[in-house]
Amino acid sequence: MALNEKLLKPYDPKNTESRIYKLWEESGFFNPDNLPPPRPSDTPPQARGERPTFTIMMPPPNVTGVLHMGHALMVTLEDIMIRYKRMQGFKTLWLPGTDHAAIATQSKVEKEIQKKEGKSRHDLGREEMLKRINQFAQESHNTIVSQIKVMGASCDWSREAFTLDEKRNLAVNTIFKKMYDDGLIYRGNRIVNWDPKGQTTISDDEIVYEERASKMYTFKYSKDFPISISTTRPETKIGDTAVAVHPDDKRYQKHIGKSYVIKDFCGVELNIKIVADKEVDPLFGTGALGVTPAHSMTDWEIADRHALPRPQVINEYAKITVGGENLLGKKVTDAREIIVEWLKKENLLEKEEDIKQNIGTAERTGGIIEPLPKLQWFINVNKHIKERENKTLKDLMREPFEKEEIKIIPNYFSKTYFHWIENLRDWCISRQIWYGHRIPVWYHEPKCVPIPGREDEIEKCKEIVVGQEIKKCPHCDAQFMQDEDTLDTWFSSGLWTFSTLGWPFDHAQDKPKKESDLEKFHPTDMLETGYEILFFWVARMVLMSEYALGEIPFKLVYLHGTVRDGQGRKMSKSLGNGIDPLDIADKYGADAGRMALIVGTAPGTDSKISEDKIKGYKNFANKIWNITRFVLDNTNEIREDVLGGVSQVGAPRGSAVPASTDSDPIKYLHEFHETIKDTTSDMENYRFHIASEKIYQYIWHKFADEIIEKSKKNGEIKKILLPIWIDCLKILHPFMPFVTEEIWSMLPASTSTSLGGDIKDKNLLMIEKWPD
RNA sequence: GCGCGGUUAGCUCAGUUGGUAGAGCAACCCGUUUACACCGGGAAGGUCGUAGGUUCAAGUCCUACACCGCGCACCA
Repeated sequence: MALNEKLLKPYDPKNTESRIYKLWEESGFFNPDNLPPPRPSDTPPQARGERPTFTIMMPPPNVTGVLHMGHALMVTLEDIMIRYKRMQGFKTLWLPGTDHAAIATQSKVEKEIQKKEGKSRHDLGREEMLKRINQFAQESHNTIVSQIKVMGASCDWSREAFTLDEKRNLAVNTIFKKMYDDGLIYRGNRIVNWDPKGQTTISDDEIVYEERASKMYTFKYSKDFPISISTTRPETKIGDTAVAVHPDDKRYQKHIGKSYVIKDFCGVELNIKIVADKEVDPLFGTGALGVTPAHSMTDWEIADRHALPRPQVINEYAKITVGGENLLGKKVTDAREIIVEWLKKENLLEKEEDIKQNIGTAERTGGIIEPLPKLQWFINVNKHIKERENKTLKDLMREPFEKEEIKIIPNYFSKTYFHWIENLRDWCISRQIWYGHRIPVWYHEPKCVPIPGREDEIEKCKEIVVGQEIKKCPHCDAQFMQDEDTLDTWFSSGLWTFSTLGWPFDHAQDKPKKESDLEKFHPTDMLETGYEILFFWVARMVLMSEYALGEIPFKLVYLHGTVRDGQGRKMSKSLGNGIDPLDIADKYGADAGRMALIVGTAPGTDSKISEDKIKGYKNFANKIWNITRFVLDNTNEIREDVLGGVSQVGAPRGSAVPASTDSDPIKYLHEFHETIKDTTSDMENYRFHIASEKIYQYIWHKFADEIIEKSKKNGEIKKILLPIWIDCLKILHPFMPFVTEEIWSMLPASTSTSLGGDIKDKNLLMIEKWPD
């Protein structure tokens, strides 16, 4: 038989990978519904004659541009798991999608428009702006999908979802209404994290703290005020309504309860009450805290406890809203200087010291967070839910991990998780941006306009309607207006494991739950994602799934680390050290990139990747190529004996193998059997970094360097080359799917069927049985 | 301040339940022999951060400390 001519040249991933991916897509096997019925030899337990399912929801990448190496790692890890399970006979669903990433996407497009056209979103208007963002999102989406395909992802494109499409919007509105009806979602005037740059609120988790040099000023409000206070933000002091001291602080006992009027604090009149509060650290500064209820989280809470007034003195543009000409309308940074100057002039400033301070900035825009009181929508995480045995949302997030219904790899992250829940406050879910799920709440126009003859009905008018669109009041002539705001992007991401599976059901069609994807594939088996979104996303999926379905969203959380460059730096645009997965695939092949990302990358730990490492695995792909050439060249005469059918090739191994080590072939088969067992065990325990390295070691340094070399002088060893090699390709396939599939197509058993015929009859390696 | 992780060969990192320390890259010597120079053979290289402890046995378990990184809180 003539050797496949391709094998005579070095392996060329560039001209192979796209062709192979097309072959896979056309086979339909990415879709679990198209997988063949279970094989009698399959290891997992059979359910109703069907393959058991194995499901992963792909963490939807943000449609903010292109994928980076972190995404490549994610895709690779998940594809490895899915391919492994599929080969084991599971009905594997890997559902892909993208995330609209509200703030991130909008601010990106805003920046671009500002740069190119010098226009703001307000210049364009809501409709036009949304049109532009959607267009950008669509382009990003297309890029991302092609990148995922290049990596070799065997995900089910027929079920692809977007966090902002119609179905997901229905899910969002449905759950919003449910939570509102249960009293878990409320609208309240509370202090929030305001991003003056992005002109929106953000959640606690979206704040990034940066250490900066700052100054701490110690002073008195006026000459006759009895207590000195310290602050890094003198400009907020015009909003002070109290000075808080520790209840046990002897220095200030005599002042507690008294009130002072300061006629002129830089042109503003202050009414200061001295209150006692345990929050105050008597050892910090002067031990007295100037309370600015409207512009500090802790002060807001102190004001709660002492019923203090909360005047707002800073607006959404981080400008001062009170005072005379000297202050009114000034930026906070300028106002700070003005007040410090005034303090100096008045001889009130006692101390000025340089300190380092953590300053809160907005994750997406970099704007300095300004705490402000605002009317916003919140999710109450501490309210007891009747339908859930009086548990709170915090409980629902915590319990599955405590009971180990959900496991985390690596396990030490569960401590971080619990710690986060302990400190969790109500989640602010409304955002003052346009791109996202608009809050499904409609407000009645302020005044009722009676319909002649039906004046009595006005009593029935509702102030707000939640969850379903309403334009006109049925009882009077007033209209309903939808809330202008949109929802935090993580609200819709939180529904991801089930909004992608047809939830909520279309009751109109009377679709029984039993036939639904939700019943088949939920809870999902594994969530694979980066540790940096443990709180943002993992916690919120648990919250939403437990609340909406009363079940866990996934059984296992596998956390990967950050992919860094060769020197351990984070990859970023400003450093120019980013590696584009597409370039890697182009230069070295996606298989090589995958191996380089996986080998030595333990779960939860950051990894470093360099072109050298990737190059090494390109060489490995070529090695595999050449091994195939040698094996095929040297097994012509015995092919007929061994290849009764590819699936039976493994027969000589296992229990049938005599426990003798006298002859080399038997010893080698034994060793190989052990390697397979080891690999399987590593896969079962999610030790992909070890499995991949072991397979690499075995193939190169055992099979090629030793067994092949010996076979050159020993005809008996030649007989085992092909059987071992066939199973090597199988266990390597999840890691290097392209080159193994390509070689598979050249093996004699499948060459015979690959000439013509229905593609579905072809025996693709991707659905071959994992050896045992 | 509280918590988490790391510290292993020149570099980058693995090391599963304690049982003779591993890989890749780099460096050194040799080599073109039934595939592959994107190769093969060989040798070299570590008191596993420090100090104690448990154990027949510790890179692995316990305690303390040091340095690096991260998270959370404080940030008046």
